[in-house]
Amino acid sequence: MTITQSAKKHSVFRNRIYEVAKKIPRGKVVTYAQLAALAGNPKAARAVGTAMKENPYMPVVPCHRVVGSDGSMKGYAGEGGVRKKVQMLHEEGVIFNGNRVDLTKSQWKNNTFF
DNA sequence: CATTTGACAGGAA
DNA sequence: CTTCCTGCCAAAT
Repeated sequence: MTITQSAKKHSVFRNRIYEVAKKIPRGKVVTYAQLAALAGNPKAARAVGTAMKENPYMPVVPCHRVVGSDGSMKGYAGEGGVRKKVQMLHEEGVIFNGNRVDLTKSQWKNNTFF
């Protein structure tokens, strides 16, 4: 098993992170901190990064829609790395400002969340 | 239980 | 704008 505990049982936090990540709409992005906050831990941005890297739900969880607080790419464990990540986002209609995502226009505003 | 590590964030120089 | 440093968290060893 390459993944932490294999795609079976996950910690509550991680599970939430994946659940929220799955809801990210196409063409929009969220920051690690934002995702962490939605998951219940506003300070666990770092942990979110780890969770994304391990991402056991590759096809289900759009981990490429998670960017840095400034809209910059921090990494992508998938094929093609960050390069591919940028391309995918661009394909989805995410607005880029140079090498970073224009959060002003492409950051996901999550209102209906519980 | 103690340490180390990493796809983070924010502030200071 | 780039670099460095500090704080925070979960997971792995």
